[in-house]
Amino acid sequence: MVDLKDEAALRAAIETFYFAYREFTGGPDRILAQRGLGRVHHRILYFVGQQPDLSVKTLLQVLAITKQALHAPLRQLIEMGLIVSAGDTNDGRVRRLRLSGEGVRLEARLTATQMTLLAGAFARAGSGSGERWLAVMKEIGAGAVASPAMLSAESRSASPAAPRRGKAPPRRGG
Amino acid sequence: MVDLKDEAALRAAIETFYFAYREFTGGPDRILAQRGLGRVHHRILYFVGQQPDLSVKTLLQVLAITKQALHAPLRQLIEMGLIVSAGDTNDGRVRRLRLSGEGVRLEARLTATQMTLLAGAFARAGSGSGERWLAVMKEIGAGAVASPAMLSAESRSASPAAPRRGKAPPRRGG
DNA sequence: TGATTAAGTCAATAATGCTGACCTAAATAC
DNA sequence: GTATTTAGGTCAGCATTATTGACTTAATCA
Repeated sequence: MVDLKDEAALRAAIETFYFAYREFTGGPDRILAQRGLGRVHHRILYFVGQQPDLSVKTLLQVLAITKQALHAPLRQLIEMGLIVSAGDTNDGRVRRLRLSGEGVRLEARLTATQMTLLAGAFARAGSGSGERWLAVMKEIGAGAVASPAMLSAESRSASPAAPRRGKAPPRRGG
Repeated sequence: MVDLKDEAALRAAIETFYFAYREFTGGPDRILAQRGLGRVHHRILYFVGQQPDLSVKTLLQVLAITKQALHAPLRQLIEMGLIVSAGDTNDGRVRRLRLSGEGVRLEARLTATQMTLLAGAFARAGSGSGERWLAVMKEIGAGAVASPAMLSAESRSASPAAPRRGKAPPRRGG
């Protein structure tokens, strides 16, 4: 039933996960560093690109950081003209975030390096590996505070936010 | 030939990778936080556990951080009695790192949460997913500076270190 | 002997993210 | 129509993680 159940194989999986994630983030990191930006900026660009008219609140929930932590990098992106912030037409309190033309270009460039890496790995690992890999990854990430699905729901109505399970543990950088 | 080649699917993969990694590190992070330790401590404990008698230099290569960055957390682990540092019998300059009994116990506890998470995901994603997932992850991480394989080579002889490809880009926290 | 290597250390700097305390403006509840 | 809540923004202070640079010690090696 359970494959890879022995400890050695699971340890190999843990190790590989660590190295793979490091490679995965390396490409965008290098491009961003040239502009003095970091990984948070990439995450903001990515999610705003995926879900235009995202509100600040939802972005905070997706990234699972505090608004103080989001504030500086987001403002930086707005000041650099990569993200446009506009008031919601229905609710004046809400700000809707979108990528500017230049923001779209940068985001595409960043994400392209990751897509290339993943597509290459899927190709080399053989037919059907992409689907299998994705299925496993979705299972692993199933417990995430904010899922992309929840994200899509928000863009048209202020959904009643999923019940928070207890107090979120403090999350340090790393 | 290439599965998941369309952009939308690859974007889904990117997103899932991010959320999955967050979940993956969450378990150990919570346990470590109780002792005032962080993710670096976990990585040190993990690799020293995997490869007893690891030298400081090799550990630095595997973690891809500077010795100044390693210094504080490593010393902390030694002072807490979780890691034992002993001089190499052949080369007096080299320090060999090992987990203490308590170190083994903590490391096992940390890694157990990740093994449980992975084993569960593999099981739910169906037979054979673990192998497929691992194959893809190895492809993604293939470019990593230090592979576990290189690691194993070091414990018996100072291997002539793989040729470094260019200058490593500065890596910021995140 | 002199150069290199492994390890350890100090100092300064930067990025990231946290808590806590405020503030404004807009929407909603009573 | 006032009171509360919500969304967003901001300041201050702090902790963690990691960087570069400079320097020391001890041991190995040419």
